[in-house]
Amino acid sequence: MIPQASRVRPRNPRGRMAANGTSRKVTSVDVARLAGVNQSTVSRTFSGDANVRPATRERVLAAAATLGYTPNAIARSLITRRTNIVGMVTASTTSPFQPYVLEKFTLRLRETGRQVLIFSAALHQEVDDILPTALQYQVDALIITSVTLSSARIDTCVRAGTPVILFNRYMPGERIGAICCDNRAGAAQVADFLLDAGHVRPAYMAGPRNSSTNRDREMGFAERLQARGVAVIAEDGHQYTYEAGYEAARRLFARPDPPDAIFCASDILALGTLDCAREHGIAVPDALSVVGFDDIPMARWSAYSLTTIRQPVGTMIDATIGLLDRLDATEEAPTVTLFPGTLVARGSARRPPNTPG
Amino acid sequence: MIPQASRVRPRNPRGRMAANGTSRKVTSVDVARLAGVNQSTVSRTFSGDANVRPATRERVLAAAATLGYTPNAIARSLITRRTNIVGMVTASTTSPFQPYVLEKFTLRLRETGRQVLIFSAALHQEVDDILPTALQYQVDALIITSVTLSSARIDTCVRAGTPVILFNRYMPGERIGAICCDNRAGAAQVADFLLDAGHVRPAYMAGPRNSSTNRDREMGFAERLQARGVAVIAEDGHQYTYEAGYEAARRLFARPDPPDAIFCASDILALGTLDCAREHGIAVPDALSVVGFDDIPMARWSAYSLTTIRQPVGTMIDATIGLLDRLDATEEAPTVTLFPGTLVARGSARRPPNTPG
DNA sequence: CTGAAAGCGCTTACAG
DNA sequence: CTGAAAGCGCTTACAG
Repeated sequence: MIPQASRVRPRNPRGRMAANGTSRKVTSVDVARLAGVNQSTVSRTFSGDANVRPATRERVLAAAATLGYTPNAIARSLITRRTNIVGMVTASTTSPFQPYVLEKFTLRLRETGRQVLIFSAALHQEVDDILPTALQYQVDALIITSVTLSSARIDTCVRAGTPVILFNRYMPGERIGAICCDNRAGAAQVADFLLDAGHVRPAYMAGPRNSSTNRDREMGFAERLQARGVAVIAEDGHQYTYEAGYEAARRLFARPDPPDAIFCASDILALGTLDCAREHGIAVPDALSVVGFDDIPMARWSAYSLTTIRQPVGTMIDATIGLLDRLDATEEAPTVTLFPGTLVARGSARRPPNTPG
Repeated sequence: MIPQASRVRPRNPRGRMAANGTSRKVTSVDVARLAGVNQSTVSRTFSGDANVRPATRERVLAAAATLGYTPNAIARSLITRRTNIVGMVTASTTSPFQPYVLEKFTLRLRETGRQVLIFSAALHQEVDDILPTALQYQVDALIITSVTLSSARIDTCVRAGTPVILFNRYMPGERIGAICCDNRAGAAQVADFLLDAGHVRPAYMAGPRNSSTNRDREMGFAERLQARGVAVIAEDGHQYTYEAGYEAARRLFARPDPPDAIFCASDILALGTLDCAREHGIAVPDALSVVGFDDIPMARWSAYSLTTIRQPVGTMIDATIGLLDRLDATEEAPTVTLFPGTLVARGSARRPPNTPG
């Protein structure tokens, strides 16, 4: 049912040396013997238990150093029922935003003593295999970023007792914790920025239709435009990739009524759009303004100088870790927290009069 | 000595329901009881042991489904002495090549039933903490990519019985397996390409001085130039970042004798170089040819259209997995395998006469 | 084909 | 402060 590797290494012989010449792993029993204490004292020493006399502690540590002992985190996990491993489920990283977030996460998580088991979802079908595997490995929690899971699937986790936190995503109506940028408010900000700068034919270049990120950005943008009496030109990018942005821009430029501003659902789409504009000889920002969302590192590259909404990634990650910390403590209801993005005005979009910078 | 989280969740009560309302994890004993078999039969069913009568197997599977049972991979690992977890140590991903490789790795590794525990090295000092942690988690092997470890540190792993494989890196003289692109041959290819196209003042923009990647690329380039009687202009980029490339290019352009071609130690440096050239109004490739190394996704973006050496990443990853597979089987000496790169001629460099494409 | 039992390397009440 | 012992959830000889 659940697939697994069937190769199993033959049990090690009892002796100090295995047949193949590699030494058997040193255990706390070995250390105890050398230090002349009980195995439980070795355990206490390494688990930071205060109930060890300093002198004993030194003796144990010395013996451990001599033997090259490392505690077995797997064995510890079995009994503490806590692996200190967090599973991160990420989409295939077509967009550079993913690896950027992933790296910051692993760093911060390690600072808090947690390890990261990574599950990248190759294509959509693969997500099905991921959850069972993550559960098998007894991750303390699952952070799901940029992947949309069915509620049924999330239910499986919850029933298995594995907390799930959505990052950069949320599921309205579900009782599942989420940390997200306020995509709607950010998009509204872009609408105001563009309109204030005098644009009259703004377009929205969509990302994947089924992503909440795209949905909220589109909604925030369109609503604000509508409130100010301006219609939106919509064009599908379909995916968050450079190529998709390039192609969607080409279609927009081919219209009889091309836009004078394009708000792209994500930075990577905007980069493709800017390159397409460059190839078509469309002057940016004089003839066309382009705005993205995320503020990936490339946004500031001089070939692009992309005006965009910066997601407060560091803050969002800290909030996620805060959620993780509170997981064992309380039994509080899962919360959805939205963090505001900041508009970073660079060179790819005309600025409203009186804009600083 | 080795730092660890000291919070420990209180042991679960024995009953079906824990005090906090979450159900105790279902174990093979629960399944056995419901199916009316011995616990070992449940184990055999899930470990793919053929020694289970089909009818029994069905009964076990049905009971497991009813209970929502998932085997505990941690418990299994303890006894099989094999976690099916591979540790990946990567550098801080300033260069987009890292995440690109990492993603391909996790996908392929999962296809072979392995999970990836990721360790990104924040800054250089952090590497020291990584290895002990990886060893504690009993990873089956450690893949080290784009990080240089001291031999002493690698020795620690080997003594602990954890195989280490270097990826995109190798340590001459050490008995440690490595999979690497033939950086030297690739760089020589670039030298020929540039000289054949008529360049007379080629420069080499270096990456980090201590990386084997940089060393080999520089050597391969310089040696071939020298063999053909051409001197090389050297400039340090120091790191594999866009900004470093931009700054190094600025210094090259400011020389009284600026180069007519720049071979950058990596693509990301080349992108910074191209943007700097653009800002300085230097026509590419007419006044300046720029060549990179890696072939990251951005290399084909139309703003750059970077000529570069493509590393056969897929092949290299497959080879790494082959190494992993052979780890338990034989006790063969670690091998260093070099894979040839391919020159991909795009628009950023003038082509020699008679070049196809 | 199946069961009973030992054991993987730890943690943690429970005594003292 | 320390030891003896039980037990985490599995796998795997060993019998039958």
